Amino acid sequence: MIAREDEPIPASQDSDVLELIELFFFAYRDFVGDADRLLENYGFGRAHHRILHFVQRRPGLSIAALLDILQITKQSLNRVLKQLLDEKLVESRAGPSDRRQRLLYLTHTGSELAKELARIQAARFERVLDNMSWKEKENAIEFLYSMIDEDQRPQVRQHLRHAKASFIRNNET
Amino acid sequence: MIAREDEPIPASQDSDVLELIELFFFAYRDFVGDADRLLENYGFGRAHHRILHFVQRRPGLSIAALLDILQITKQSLNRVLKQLLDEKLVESRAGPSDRRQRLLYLTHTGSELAKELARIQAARFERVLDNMSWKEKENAIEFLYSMIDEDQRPQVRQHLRHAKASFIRNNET
DNA sequence: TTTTTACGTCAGCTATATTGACATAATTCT
DNA sequence: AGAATTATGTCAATATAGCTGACGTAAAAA
Repeated sequence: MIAREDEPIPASQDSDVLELIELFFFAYRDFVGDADRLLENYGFGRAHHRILHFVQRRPGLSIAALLDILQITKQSLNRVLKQLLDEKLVESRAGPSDRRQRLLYLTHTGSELAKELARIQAARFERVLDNMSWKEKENAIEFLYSMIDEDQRPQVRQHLRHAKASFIRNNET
Repeated sequence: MIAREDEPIPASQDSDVLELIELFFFAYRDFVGDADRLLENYGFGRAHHRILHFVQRRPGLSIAALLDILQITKQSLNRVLKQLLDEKLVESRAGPSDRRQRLLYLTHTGSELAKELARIQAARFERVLDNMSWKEKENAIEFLYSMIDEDQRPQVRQHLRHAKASFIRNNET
């Protein structure tokens, strides 16, 4: 192949961007690998992990809100959620104002597993963040944030607000 | 719950680290979503994408090397690879020195699809990188790099070296 | 010549997701 | 009060992507 000066290499084939695409792929592969190995011991999969994680983050989450976060169908959710309910890691209570709603909460057992999973994934980030300045941490958050679809950001922002509120409620003095 | 001053919140439950875990999840979800939508038009899935991507990056990749990158079993690979061979997006040639090896190459059609997929994923990164200084870009690469398992980094490094070499070979003046 | 390596393939299984249809109870609208 | 909508649950069928185990073949290495 002969290079032509008038036809610069498009960015989509730029070596550095391709490298980033791959690094992102490998990083995610290893990131979820941690949890996958742990979940195997309990006979659960990634789908269970996601439920445990988001219910831990926002106790009292409704089915609709969870579906919105996970972006899967209710049938997909239900198969996995049912297992977690049966094995008493999650419990659902009717909403106090709207009794059609099922609000999800983790049991003690569920919470312990969620914490264990959070611990192992947090450890990876901590290891990474330890070598970073405050400014670099800000940049990393900003980088990941801007990787998210623009039209999804409001929902992500809202989720994080809710999660933060739950967090403060459960840790206030 | 009553906060106890002698029991600080462990980092695994630190609000900021949990936020990073979630941002990483959402970012990856949207990142692969781009390609997923495109692949649907062709009746392919993520597994096909990965093969197309890595063979595009390193033409002449052997089955063993590809398995090493993807970290799946040869049976899993074969089902998908066979489709790509049948539909003539990939072709395999016996290795010149070791004729047991099957070296993989993309056909013109395969290469066009691989480029289209790279374009859409690169676009996301470009949009993100456009607002970043050179230093911030370096940091982003470093951040993703350190998210990868330490024992996997040599292999990733090696892959990137190989890919870069292929890239230069195909773009040299 | 024997053994090992690189790869292909068959069969059966699991996990995660999908669409479509239908059911039920609770809330809201008219 | 009755009708429509909403939140959720459930059944059935299907697709994709992975797995293990077993067996086969051709080529290379010992």
